[in-house]
Amino acid sequence: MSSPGSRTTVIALLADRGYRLTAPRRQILDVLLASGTPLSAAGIHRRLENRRINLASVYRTIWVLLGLEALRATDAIGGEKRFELADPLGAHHHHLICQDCGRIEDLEGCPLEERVLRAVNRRVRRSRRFRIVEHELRLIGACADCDGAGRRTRARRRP
Amino acid sequence: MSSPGSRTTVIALLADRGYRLTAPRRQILDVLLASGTPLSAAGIHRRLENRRINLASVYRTIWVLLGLEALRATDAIGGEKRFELADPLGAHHHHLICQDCGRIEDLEGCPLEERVLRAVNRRVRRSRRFRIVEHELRLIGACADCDGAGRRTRARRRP
DNA sequence: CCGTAAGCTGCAAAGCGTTTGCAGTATGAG
DNA sequence: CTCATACTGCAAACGCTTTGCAGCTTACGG
Ligand SMILES: [Mn+2]
Ligand SMILES: [Mn+2]
Ligand SMILES: [Zn+2]
Ligand SMILES: [Zn+2]
Repeated sequence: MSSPGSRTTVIALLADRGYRLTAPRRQILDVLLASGTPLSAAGIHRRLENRRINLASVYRTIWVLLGLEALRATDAIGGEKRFELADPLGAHHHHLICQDCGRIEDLEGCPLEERVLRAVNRRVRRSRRFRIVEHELRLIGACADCDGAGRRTRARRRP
Repeated sequence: MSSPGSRTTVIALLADRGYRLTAPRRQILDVLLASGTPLSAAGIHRRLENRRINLASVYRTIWVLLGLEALRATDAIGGEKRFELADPLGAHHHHLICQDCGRIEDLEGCPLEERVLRAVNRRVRRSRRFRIVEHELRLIGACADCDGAGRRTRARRRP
């Protein structure tokens, strides 16, 4: 297997583009592979084995991986930026985001069927002149832990 | 007419909650009413008649209007935060976002029909335990001006 | 293996958008 | 009109992200 999100593929991609495989990059990649949810730069940094790796290097690696299209940026709640390894090929998925705790879960696959997408495309194309390339769907609500009692665990951040 | 996004309604709402109707607030509201697209704090500030109004006041007013639910935050491309007056009642709409110039256009109404939303809800509820409260759909692509030649007018910002 | 060029890293400082403390000003109720 | 107090401009503080730099590493050819 060698989807864009696989360890070997990303490593090959780095070499291919003249990037070097350094310890920080390997560790950051491993953190991303191990995480089941998108992580912020600080989140990645916090999970690194070697705590001597600088936060600046995390940012630089994020930037490199985005350039390789091996990483995908997803806006969490409140504009917080998080990152996750890209899906294989032209695949994509969307997220369930908890309003209260900020937790992000994957929604496997895309619920927008061909039919819907085509309809939107037609509608848009007719009125405005706009070519849709991709889309992003965020389902916002309450996760299992936060539902039930309205015990808002994390105060909603300022805008 | 008195939808949440109407001038009189917002003004009434302010008084109702003990807020004062000040010159900065009135002008900021007018800028938002006049704009056909979501604006950033800086964007609002730039358009203000009275240039002596401080950017801090713009932020404070944004915060107040969000509290009144008269304003809605929409994440533009690259995590840039922008704001627009809320839709009437429980209505909502989504956006077409140009990858190249960052321009944001409204897509009237929501293309996710009942059928789709119910299906998603059922699917989510069965596997995970997650209650969907709202959703956000962003259609990303190229606007009329930027399509055709790939003459990328505004460099893609860092993540 | 080892030497070397250049890519990379840690560190510290700079940037930038956003928030906050404060002292003076303007609003709206009485 | 008067007065209590919400609000404003200003400047400093903040938190996240980026950048300059000097030294360290990696990949590669010999
Ligand atoms: Mn995901
Ligand atoms: Mn809109
Ligand atoms: Zn999709
Ligand atoms: Zn919708």
